[in-house]
Amino acid sequence: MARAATTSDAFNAIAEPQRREILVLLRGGERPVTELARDLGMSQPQASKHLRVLREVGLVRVRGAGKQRLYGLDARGLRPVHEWVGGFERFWDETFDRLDEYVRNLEQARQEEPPDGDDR
Amino acid sequence: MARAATTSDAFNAIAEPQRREILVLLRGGERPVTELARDLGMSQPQASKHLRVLREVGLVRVRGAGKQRLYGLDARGLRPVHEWVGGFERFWDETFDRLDEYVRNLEQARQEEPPDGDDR
DNA sequence: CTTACGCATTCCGATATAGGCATATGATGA
DNA sequence: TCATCATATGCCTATATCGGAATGCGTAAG
Repeated sequence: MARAATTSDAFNAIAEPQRREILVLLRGGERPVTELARDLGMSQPQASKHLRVLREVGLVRVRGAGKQRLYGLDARGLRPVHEWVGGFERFWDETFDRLDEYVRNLEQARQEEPPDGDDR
Repeated sequence: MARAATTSDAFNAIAEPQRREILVLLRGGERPVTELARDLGMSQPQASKHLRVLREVGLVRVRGAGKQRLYGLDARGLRPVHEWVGGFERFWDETFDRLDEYVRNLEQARQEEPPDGDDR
């Protein structure tokens, strides 16, 4: 097979640094493509392509305003991401204490019984 | 140029569904590679490769235990992700009200002054 | 030392980008 | 209708995976 499609969900959409920058800019309000491209130092076609990905996963919305197309943030798609990552919150600080403890117990168990009793 | 490297940061690491599954499994404690591969229905080499990526971005840690290598979660790298996404929290519900309001103001402004004063 | 087991790595092929460039499309205005 | 501005798309190249299959390597056991 091949590589997985990155265009399919919010996780992949925000994996791209430039797309993250676009989203951050859009927090300040709607913006036309050219302005986004200029502010982020990328070409207009690139901006359009990134915006297309963001639109396909539902993170931005477009609105025609005369000749321009104003892109606006739709952050609802970020909520599942936030929740998924949040599921690890209690491990951020705890992880290493638990690991150390685990290791310590294991070492101790090995010292007590002669080199034989292997777990599993 | 080419595609951005996915191996470089946590955002890219968790963009892969299988890697997310690995992380979820590891919340339950340390696990050897073969067990992860079996539980997730993937080949052992694939599991090793995903684990390598996760290790390179610092989301998992390895520990040799006899013939086995136990992988454990190190969720600290997820914290920046959580914080970045959290920066959009106040837009999750607000976005569309603001948009509607914005549009309404714009329409109104256009009706008041004759077709001329265009912003920007 | 040889075998067996667990895991990592390498080689390979297919594919999906990211980016640049040129161009098509759409809407606006003369 | 034609020219112009703002965007979107198509084409092309280089690259970076993801996945599979085979193999290398380290540790433990006979």
